[in-house]
Amino acid sequence: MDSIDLKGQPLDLDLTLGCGQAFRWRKREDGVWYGVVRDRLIELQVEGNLVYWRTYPDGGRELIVDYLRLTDDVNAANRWLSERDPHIAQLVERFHGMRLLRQDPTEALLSFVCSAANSIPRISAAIEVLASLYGELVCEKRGVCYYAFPKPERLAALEPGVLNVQGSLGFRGENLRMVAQQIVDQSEGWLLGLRNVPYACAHAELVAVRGVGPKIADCVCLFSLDKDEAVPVDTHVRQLAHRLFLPDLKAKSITNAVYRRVVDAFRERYGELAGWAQQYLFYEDLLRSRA
DNA sequence: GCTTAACCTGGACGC
DNA sequence: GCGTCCAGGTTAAGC
Repeated sequence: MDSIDLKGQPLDLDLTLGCGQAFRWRKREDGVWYGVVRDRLIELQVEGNLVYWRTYPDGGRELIVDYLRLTDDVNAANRWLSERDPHIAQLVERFHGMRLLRQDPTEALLSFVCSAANSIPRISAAIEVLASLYGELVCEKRGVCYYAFPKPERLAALEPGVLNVQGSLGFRGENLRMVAQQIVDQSEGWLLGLRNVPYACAHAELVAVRGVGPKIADCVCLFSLDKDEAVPVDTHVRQLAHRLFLPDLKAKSITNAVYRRVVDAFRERYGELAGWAQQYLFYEDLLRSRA
């Protein structure tokens, strides 16, 4: 395997790839993480201050640097957050090396459409089914075929209702086809172009897509568009915000008003890095709920 | 402007 | 075994 020097920046693959921001990563018994990113199968392992990598087809070094955001100064972000909140400082220590990813925005959008009222294992399973049915073959290794995430053109061209039964997507299947069609209808490079506009503009464009609400839009902003201030508010985040910041937040459902209150609370405390804070707190809550 | 039911499915849980 | 609840939401109708 080739290696990349992390130059003193932390990276923990278990935390980064297993914290629920991406759905296509698995860990082998030998400790190597593998998953399909865009048009390559990637294998990763961290030892000391080096990240060892291999891609199929080869030549994916730049893809890995970009996907893992290896040029970011994570130490500076963690210091800034830790100075603002002692609880976050504890989580930065506890989850040392958890990073945000820079995923492909089209894949992120379509993946999170599958996440509505769903559980992480079922989302992952559904996406693998979709990739094997409609994605292009990336490589074959030890008799196992690996497929890219399906292109929106392919999903949009399917008959209505087909996706509902595949991967047990249920009502999310028709949403997926509908969102894929709207991506196709936009000008080429539209989603990727949202990296170059302010967060508020990107979020507004995303929620204008039918089938995309504020939560999915924030997931896409945070996990694929470099909008580190985005705060996806799901049931976990609502509960932890109630526990930590908003004791009077009694609502059990996430209405628009509740969503805004939670986002404002995060933004007020953690500013431009509210999304990083959200990810630390979300993961803590995820472990708590699994315990 | 806010709340609520409906939308699929399967695992967890209580009885 | 069966019923109920809930899971990384969104939409449209009703108030």
